[in-house]
Amino acid sequence: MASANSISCEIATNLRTDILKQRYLSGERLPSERDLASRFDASRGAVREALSQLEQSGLIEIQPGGARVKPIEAASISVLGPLMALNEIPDTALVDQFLQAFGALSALTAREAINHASDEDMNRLRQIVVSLNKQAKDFETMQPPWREFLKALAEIADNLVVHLISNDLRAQFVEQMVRLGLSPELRKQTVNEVLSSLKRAIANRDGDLAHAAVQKYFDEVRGAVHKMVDSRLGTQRKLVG
Amino acid sequence: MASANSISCEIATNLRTDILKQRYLSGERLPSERDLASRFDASRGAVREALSQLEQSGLIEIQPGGARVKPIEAASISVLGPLMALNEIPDTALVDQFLQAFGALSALTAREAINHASDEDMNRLRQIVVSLNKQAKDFETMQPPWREFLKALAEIADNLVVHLISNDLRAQFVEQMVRLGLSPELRKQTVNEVLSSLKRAIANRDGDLAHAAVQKYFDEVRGAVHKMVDSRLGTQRKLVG
DNA sequence: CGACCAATTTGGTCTGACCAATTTTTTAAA
DNA sequence: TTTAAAAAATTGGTCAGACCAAATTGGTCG
Repeated sequence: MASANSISCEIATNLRTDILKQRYLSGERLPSERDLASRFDASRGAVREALSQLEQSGLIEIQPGGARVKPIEAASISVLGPLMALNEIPDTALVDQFLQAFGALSALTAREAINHASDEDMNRLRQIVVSLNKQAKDFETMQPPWREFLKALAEIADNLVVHLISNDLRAQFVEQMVRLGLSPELRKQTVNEVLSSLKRAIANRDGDLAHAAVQKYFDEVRGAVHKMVDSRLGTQRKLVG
Repeated sequence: MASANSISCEIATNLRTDILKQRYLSGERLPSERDLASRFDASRGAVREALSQLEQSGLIEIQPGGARVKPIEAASISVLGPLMALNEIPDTALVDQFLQAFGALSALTAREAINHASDEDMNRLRQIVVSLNKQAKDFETMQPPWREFLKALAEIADNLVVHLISNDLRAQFVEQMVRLGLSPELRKQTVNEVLSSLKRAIANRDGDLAHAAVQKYFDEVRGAVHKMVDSRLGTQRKLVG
């Protein structure tokens, strides 16, 4: 955004953090543009660009008379990333919610893709599933081909709405997930069940089965992430205590 | 955004339309800020604010040297509204995709809400379903209490991620739907089935059943919207031909 | 206490300027 | 003639100072 290292971007990041950390409460008025400009030692133009960004992400509302902070529930997806980046340890509940939403949309994509795929598409999917099967059944190893699988499904399903939502979710979360350095331990049994379901779904053009399989995979990831975070918090407590 | 009638907003709307109508192709360079300023008879500052908006919605990428148009698949949800507003008759496929995505998320919300609702919550839901049952079973009449129902579910489920996505979807689509003046004819039989399923789901705390019921309702709406648009196109053809 | 009016503040916009980075063009060398 | 280097023009990023209209504020009067 505007070079990512630009002053306006830095101001926006600062204010965004302040708002998300509730240093400015909902409904409260933000300092005036001139005020902010002098605080950040910047020009009014830079401040205006920053405020414009915050407004578009639904965090504030600019009106003649002053800019007001809006409740976070009124914001847009673009605040999720900054929200997760707030704490060193990302909010477990938020990660879970993300996986739930992303899982539901991916499952939907899978059903529609399988139901409308051409024979050519089916072959492509079959191959990816085969390569998934050949690999070790741990999260990290599976991740690349699994992403390719989801990408293929998305291309086949060709649902722009879901695609754009997924874009935003990915943009907001992926880097946070990476920051977590997560390696949730999936149960091989479950993964195998998912893969064989997918195989059958492709063979029989069973969209509903594909839907269920993808859903099951995401639920497994959710569970594994939970366990992982729990154990991590456990060690942290030990270290602290 | 920035007063909605501000010059910068107008410039952004103009450019956005041009990009979405592919008057600027993906990868192409936009005219320089100074150039745009003179074209729109505005100051560079106003143009910069407009470009900043477009960049945040993922339509363009600003770099020293020039701003480039990005492919629409890389954009964010905020382009869906303008995209639908492009043609007089909204794109049927897009409406369908929206209903699919929104339906999936609503169904997810329903399941989580029912699974985690307190007794108090349950009572509230029960009441809304009762009021839904009392009403005529056509789309428009049902709409207000149905929305209240979805809102209640969202509050109970308390999933910020889904909430924010739904925000964006609503913001992008509702006015377009209204513009359509839609009154899809739902089949009473199906609506009754949905409502009785919801009643049972609440009574038995059956999240999966609630999920299925909500899904079914949205599917019914999708089908009805399709029929409606088809018939409308039919009459249009008659009028034209 | 509440209604009204002036002074101040605030956002929206414009002009014109400077810098650094990237283009593009020109020039010089191979 | 082709290629590589250097100079010029263009472009985004930023700043300062100014003006207007709308909103806020504070004081005054009923």
